[in-house]
Amino acid sequence: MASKKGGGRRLPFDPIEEASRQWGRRWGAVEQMRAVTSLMRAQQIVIGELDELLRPHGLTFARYEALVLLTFSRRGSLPLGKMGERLQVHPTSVTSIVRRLAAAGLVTRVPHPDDGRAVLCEITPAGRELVERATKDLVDADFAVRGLSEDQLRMLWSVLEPLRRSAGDFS
Amino acid sequence: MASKKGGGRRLPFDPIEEASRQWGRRWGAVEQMRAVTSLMRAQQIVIGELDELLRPHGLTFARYEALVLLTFSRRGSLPLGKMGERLQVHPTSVTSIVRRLAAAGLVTRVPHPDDGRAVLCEITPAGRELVERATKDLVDADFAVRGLSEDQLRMLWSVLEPLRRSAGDFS
DNA sequence: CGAATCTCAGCGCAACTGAGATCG
DNA sequence: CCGATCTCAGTTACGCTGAGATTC
Repeated sequence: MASKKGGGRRLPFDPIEEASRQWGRRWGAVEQMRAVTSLMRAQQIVIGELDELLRPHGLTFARYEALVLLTFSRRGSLPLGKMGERLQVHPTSVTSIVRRLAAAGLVTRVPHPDDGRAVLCEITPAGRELVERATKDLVDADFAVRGLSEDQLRMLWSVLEPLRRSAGDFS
Repeated sequence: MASKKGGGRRLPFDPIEEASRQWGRRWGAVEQMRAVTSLMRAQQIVIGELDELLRPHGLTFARYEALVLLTFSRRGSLPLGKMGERLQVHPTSVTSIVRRLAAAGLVTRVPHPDDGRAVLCEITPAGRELVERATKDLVDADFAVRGLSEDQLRMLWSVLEPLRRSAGDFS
């Protein structure tokens, strides 16, 4: 694995520990700073490995998430606006993601039957097959968090849940 | 606050909870998927708020981190390579970050006295003043994780530490 | 010579703004 | 007419690859 993402070189100490030591001498909110810096770096590591796993399938994690969302819908299709809500991405980003997925033959764009303004994004059989193959790779790799126990994973989620809630993602 | 980052609209349910419910019906590694998706979204929220806090100072979080690193060095200067190691960013990204900081008069680029290949990045008095002002804003905002207790912050760090270690950040 | 350090050009991706078309 | 939905053009930014210059 190793995932060459980021700096590359392996340090003999934890750079975040070192920084928080120095930080505490001058400023406050040490725990906040350390947690946030860890969050940044961990996300960078995980998304790097996920994108690496998905690259052979021609997907990024953002596009993979969009495909999965479609497989969860009843008809295999959703209006672009709904996709943006669920995925928490900007409307123009949805357009971009769907355009790339359509170019790869994984989705098709069809006009909304009841609302002439809206566009439905519908997953194709090829899209469904690709989701299955890609998901198998991700599950086999434990979503790039292989080292963590189920307790730790639940802890991670439970700590971040109120953060997401208070940021206005949901009520 | 609220930080309009991402989708914008507030959903009446947690989209990650909903996704993990559907996920469990078809695939495995539910806890991993839920934790990773939470990690992604939380990082997006936090960095959005941090960048918003730093924008009035003309900084991004990446550039702010570089400035802080320089204030932690003995002489207020470091070779670009060392900065890349500590910040865990790509060499060309260091060049880019330093170029922008230099354009704002916050650092200067000086040749390394002992190694003709290397370039030192040295923080200026203006850079030091800006770090103090920006840090005050971040500390006052609890680094965008106001809702979390010290216990939760330590828990977050301690869960992510082995992840960073096994990814090769440090030994 | 190989290895290290840095820079530059270029690509891909993503987020955003502002403008506009279309439709309810 | 207002508002919702989506698209397009353009800007900014970041991370990476590949190539090259310079120096140890």
